[in-house]
Amino acid sequence: MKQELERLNDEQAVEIFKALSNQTRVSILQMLKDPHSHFSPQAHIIADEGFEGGVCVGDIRSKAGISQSTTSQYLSILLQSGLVEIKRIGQWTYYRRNEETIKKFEKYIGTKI
Amino acid sequence: MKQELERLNDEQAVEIFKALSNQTRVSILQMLKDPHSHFSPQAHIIADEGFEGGVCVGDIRSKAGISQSTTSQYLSILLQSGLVEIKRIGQWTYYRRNEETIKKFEKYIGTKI
DNA sequence: TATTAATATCGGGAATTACCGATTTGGCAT
DNA sequence: ATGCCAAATCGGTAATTCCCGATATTAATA
Repeated sequence: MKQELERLNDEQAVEIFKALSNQTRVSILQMLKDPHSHFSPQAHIIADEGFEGGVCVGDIRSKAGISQSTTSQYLSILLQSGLVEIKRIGQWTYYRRNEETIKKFEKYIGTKI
Repeated sequence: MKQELERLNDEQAVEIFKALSNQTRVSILQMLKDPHSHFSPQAHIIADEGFEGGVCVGDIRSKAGISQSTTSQYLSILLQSGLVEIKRIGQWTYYRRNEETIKKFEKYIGTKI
């Protein structure tokens, strides 16, 4: 869900809380904070293409230690909540944090919670 | 869960995310932010006894529009996560926000997420 | 075209959550 | 003690989430 508005509404915030109510998904978001320190040097991390910091699903999967299908589903949940964004390049799908949403979420916590 | 440490760990944070992954529970926490503006003047809000801002279960229930048992369970979930604290006086049980935990949660979002 | 590799989607069993009404517990007043 | 009231706990059904293996899809490559 692309966030267009200035602030998150309660509904969007609850979606984010749901996305983060699972330790593995929180870990994934944390890994993506600094891909180079969390993934092996040969991991498929994008540095150009206008999608810096994007990591492909397979690398996330092996680091998270869950099945391929679960990885895909978890990333989809994070995507729906707006916490991450996606870019497909060739046969790879890269995910990275959506810092804009995360910033709005932070502001929501500070003002609405 | 009383928070004694300086910072929340991931496990505690996930408990809080779970507690907030329900619109009604988020609403309850929001109501408790300013009880006097959210509850009727005759509502049972504590101003002394060293528990300012505490609201009794029945008043929370009628504002939230859920059953008595659900109200009790939801408050218990919020209590377990540390987001609220409790005080029993006579036959009433008062709940209020635990601002210390909420502050730690805010800090967690800003640094760990 | 056939094969492989990456990811998404499907189908499902087990576990958890949502939410209720009924019952129990504990304090307070008669 | 008896009854009353606030709140917690119990027991249960329906919905949702967890997490997997199997299958489908799509892109690259031989």
